Amino acid sequence: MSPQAEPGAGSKPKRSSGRRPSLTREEILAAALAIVDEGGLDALTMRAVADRLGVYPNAVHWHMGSRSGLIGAVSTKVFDEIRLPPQRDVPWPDWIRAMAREIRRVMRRHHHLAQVIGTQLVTTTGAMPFVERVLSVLTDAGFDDERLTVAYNSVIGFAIGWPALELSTEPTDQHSAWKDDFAAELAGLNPLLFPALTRAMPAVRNRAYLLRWDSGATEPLDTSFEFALDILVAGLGAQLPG
Amino acid sequence: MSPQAEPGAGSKPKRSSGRRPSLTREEILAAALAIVDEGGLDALTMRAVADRLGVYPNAVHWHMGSRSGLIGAVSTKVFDEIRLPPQRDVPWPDWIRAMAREIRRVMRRHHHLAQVIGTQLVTTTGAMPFVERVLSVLTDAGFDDERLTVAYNSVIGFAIGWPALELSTEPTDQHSAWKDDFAAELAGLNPLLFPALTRAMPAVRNRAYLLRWDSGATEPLDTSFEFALDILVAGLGAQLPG
DNA sequence: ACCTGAACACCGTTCAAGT
DNA sequence: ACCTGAACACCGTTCAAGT
Repeated sequence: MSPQAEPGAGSKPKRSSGRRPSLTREEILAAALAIVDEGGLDALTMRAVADRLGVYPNAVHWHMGSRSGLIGAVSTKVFDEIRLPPQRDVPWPDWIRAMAREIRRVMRRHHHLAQVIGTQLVTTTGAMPFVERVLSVLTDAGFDDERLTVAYNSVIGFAIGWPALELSTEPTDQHSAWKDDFAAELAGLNPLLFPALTRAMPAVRNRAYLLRWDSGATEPLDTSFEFALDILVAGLGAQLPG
Repeated sequence: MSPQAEPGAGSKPKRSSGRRPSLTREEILAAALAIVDEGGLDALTMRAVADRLGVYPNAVHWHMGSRSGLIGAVSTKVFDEIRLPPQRDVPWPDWIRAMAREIRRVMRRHHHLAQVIGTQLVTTTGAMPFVERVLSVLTDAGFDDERLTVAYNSVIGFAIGWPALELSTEPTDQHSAWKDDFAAELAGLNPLLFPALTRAMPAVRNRAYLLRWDSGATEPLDTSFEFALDILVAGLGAQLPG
């Protein structure tokens, strides 16, 4: 059950045959992405990347500078997978919806990186085509210079922040007993102290924030996301003059 | 400049005088909270907590089970600080606003824990009074059983997810040159390729998601948050019958 | 410039032993 | 039950040395 299943991991790097071509940054990021998708962020160690590439740890260190630098760099790869819908002749509410769904889709594909994207400053010009499109759509919708920034932040804050919370990771260790424990605690709440919660319990248990024990990675909150998206678009429209 | 400034850190635990009273879970969590507030999540090690309390690392381990268990436990302490506004005779939009501002306030107070709350499953019955109030307010507002869950998730998803993204932490290492580098990259973007972004640049540089290099912990996005809050309340109201 | 090979300081966790 | 004292396996990073 341990993440590192490879026999002989940690041993000396073994080249399969002859000289490998010079190590490249893209090669490192691809290996890192594979590791984090498989084993989570904790599994992404410099040594794991080095092992996978058949080099010494310092080879990775030389290219990436540090582990946190590696994590930051690999998190930007998620933005490369964003495929935005065409903008021409599409009403802005439809475009905003499609954009938010696409963000959520790529974050779900790399849900272990969602916590990095959601809580660590990501600075990459690779996201600029995406940013340009969002600003363009909001400008065309009628948000002028002052309100453009706040509208943009409202939209992006939702589009990234909401799925990041949805895709919260489960605790790494534990003996899986905590799930049953928490479920039992919820079932044992005093109905007199928590009347609204008790009434809603069948609908919310394991399906609502602060009341669930499974991650959105395995138990998606689809209808809630769509509802929140409706709220965003309707509320945004209400801010437009006219 | 190193986080551990204490001389003799890592040395044998030194009791100041006589026998300390038996170590308690609350005592450990208080020490852990102080450490993470001062030095960030990376500084929160079992040994740092042990050093601060004058015990051996295994004493902490015995009480908390694991480091990730410690992190999860200390993150729930943030919910203890939530002081919700009274509910009687307050229109639901006002209450939702006050609640969201309060969540953001306590997350800001412990902004290094925002990344835990925003991206790790937090299961604590200590948050149930808070949950009860939110469900109660939304029920009174007119959201029935089916729509109550999705409305609740929409609201909480915003109230926690948005500040979590705002409070994104800066990379730990680096030589602070990356800030200037990123600023220069933004300034050097081709205006023909990014017309909307170029036009908006004076307003958005370091003030908008994906375009900033300072965390919301030091550069708050106050007006954007209030704007997003307006959107949430207006959009939520539009979902009510009548 | 790019990487090997080895070392250092640190950390989470485990273990036997004490009380 | 609660903690000491020491050990183990692992990790990020550094360093000298090679090419």
